Amino acid sequence: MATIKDVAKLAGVSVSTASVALRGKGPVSEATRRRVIEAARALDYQPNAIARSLVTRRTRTVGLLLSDLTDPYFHEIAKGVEAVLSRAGYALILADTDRSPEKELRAYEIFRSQQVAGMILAGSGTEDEAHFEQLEKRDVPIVTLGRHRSGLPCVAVDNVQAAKTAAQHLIETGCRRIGLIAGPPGLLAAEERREGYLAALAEHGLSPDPRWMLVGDFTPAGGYRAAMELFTARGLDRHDRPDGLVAGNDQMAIGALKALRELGIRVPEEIAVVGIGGIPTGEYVEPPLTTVALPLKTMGEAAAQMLLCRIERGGGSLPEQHEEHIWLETTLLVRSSTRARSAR
Amino acid sequence: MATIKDVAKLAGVSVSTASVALRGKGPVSEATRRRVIEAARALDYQPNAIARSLVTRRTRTVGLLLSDLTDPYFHEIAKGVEAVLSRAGYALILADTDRSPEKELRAYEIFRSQQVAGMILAGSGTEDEAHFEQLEKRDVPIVTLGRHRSGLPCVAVDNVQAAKTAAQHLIETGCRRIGLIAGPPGLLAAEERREGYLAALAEHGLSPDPRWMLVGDFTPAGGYRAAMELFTARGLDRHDRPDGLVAGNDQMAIGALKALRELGIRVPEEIAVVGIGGIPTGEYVEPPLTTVALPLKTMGEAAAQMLLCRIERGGGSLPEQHEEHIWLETTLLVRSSTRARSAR
DNA sequence: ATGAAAGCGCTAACAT
DNA sequence: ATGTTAGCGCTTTCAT
Repeated sequence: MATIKDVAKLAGVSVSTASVALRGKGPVSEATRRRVIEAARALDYQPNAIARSLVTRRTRTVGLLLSDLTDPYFHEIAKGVEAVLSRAGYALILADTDRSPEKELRAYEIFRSQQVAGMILAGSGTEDEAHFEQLEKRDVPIVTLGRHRSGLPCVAVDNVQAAKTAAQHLIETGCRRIGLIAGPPGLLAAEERREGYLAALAEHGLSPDPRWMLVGDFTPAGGYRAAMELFTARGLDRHDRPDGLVAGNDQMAIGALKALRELGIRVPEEIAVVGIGGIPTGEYVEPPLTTVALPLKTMGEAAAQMLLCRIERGGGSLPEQHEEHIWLETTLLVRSSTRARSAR
Repeated sequence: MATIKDVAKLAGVSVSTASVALRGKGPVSEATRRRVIEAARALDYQPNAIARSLVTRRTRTVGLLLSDLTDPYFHEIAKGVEAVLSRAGYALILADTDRSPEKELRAYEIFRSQQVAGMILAGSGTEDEAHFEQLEKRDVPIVTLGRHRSGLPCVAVDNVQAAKTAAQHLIETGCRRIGLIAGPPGLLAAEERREGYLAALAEHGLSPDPRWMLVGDFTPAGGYRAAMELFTARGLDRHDRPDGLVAGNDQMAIGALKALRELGIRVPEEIAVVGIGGIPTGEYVEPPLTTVALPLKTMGEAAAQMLLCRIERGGGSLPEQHEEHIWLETTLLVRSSTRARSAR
């Protein structure tokens, strides 16, 4: 690999002149600038970001921490993050915690040692965000996605409202006995969505039967198991059964749909199902899934953008100028897993 | 951030002694070693990988280049890569090319300037792999996933065989008029799968009707459009229609399944459908998708492992010791989108 | 066993 | 406008 020294030598200038010329900042005669650029091209010179970072004390890398690379929730988010970052010339260091504290710690250490300019924390993570908040204090800006309780800057959606919208849609289309497959306890999004579900029911004077409330793990398999249990293991007779079901996320809704098909329970006629998330797959299952769509790509872009702002503003651990929380809107996507409005 | 200097001072030793003690290599008295470690912990010291890399001239980062972060094909692959890399203490720099040459070039430059220790190239990329092969020559090991024509070390599956297996399965379960939704022309995997499809038919003395051969873009929407065209725009009467369909990947198969449902064409009774890929979603569509599953996670792990080998062997641009190509097996996963064997 | 000194590739004062 | 010098945080000879 050619170094700036090689470039300088070939161009017949000093290293510092080469440095200045290459970056276009500072005073250089047009002639030498040209010579240096030319030399750089001839040598296929690529600046060594490592060396540069060491002296400038800032890198152009950001760490993205997420809890499961195979969870569709993260795919568009990651895509959005990557797009914004790479356009800005930043490198994205990705770490998957697999929801394991050890892996999270390892990721944290890698990020630190790599001197990331900032980090994006997506998904649950450990309850214990202590290390991260500490980092924030040391001038490593952090933006979280969905962890709005953490005291860290955050891009999020109103999960309570999202679940409320889901349940309301069910109510408006005629459901009265509405069940829930909640996400894993302890996960903020799951708790909030449960809350929204309860609130919507309460607002309409509907009381949720505890037998209709299940817990899944945000995976399709979890949704499948929950729905199976709901309809086979809970001793519900024909009129005790729910006629509507809110799933804590699309993944579980999709699993539930499969269980219902296997049980010969018609959707939406016998039970309407609504998910939360808006992942692309929802369109391709049977019936196509009605869902409260989260602006996933936008969430990723916004988080990256916000982080970039904070990084480039510099030393921004106490910024008042910009909002610390961005709330994005969700949208109800009505497909066929719920009844048409007119069927009310 | 504490530096090694701070640690040395606190421990009352020289920087070089601290360095040696911290890494456990070289001669240090047990007593000072302990003192240094203690000081490091007290200061929450984390070695600066940037500085270290500058002097050792090697980083512990590897670049992963893929063509679309939202394509399920990559999810388990990326997960496998990440797992192996992070376990080995490497940072993963991710870049999404979006199948755009400019973005690919940008990624290439970022990887280079970050001095990645190696790279994994997954997915199509530009035809022009020139830059990358050049890098390889400069001692930046590269492993490709599925680009086995490139002359670069590679982890791959036999796509010809995979498609052959798919078509054979259809034939064995009684299909005789077998169509194909091929992937994008120019994409190696797509071409090879087409080839396998043709070979299987030929071996059984079946001649493919050109009207049954469509092209999609590896997305569900593409598969949907292709299936719609096959059954509505090609003027096929009842007995001209295919009774079996090979899709170039699971994504397109899933899209096709949706189209068939909308058209009221029963699967597998009227037409059996088989995909290639084995993505998790296949299990949750209706009917569950029969597919030739690729060992995606293993592919990612193997590629990362192979890269690590080459990195740590050092200067390995001409290695004979290890295989340059790893071929992984595919497995037919029979679900309900094809007829049961007994129905032959 | 420990420390002093040099230097990785680059940028940033500071001369000239 | 250009060059000289110093130094980022660390590892690595080489003395001691």
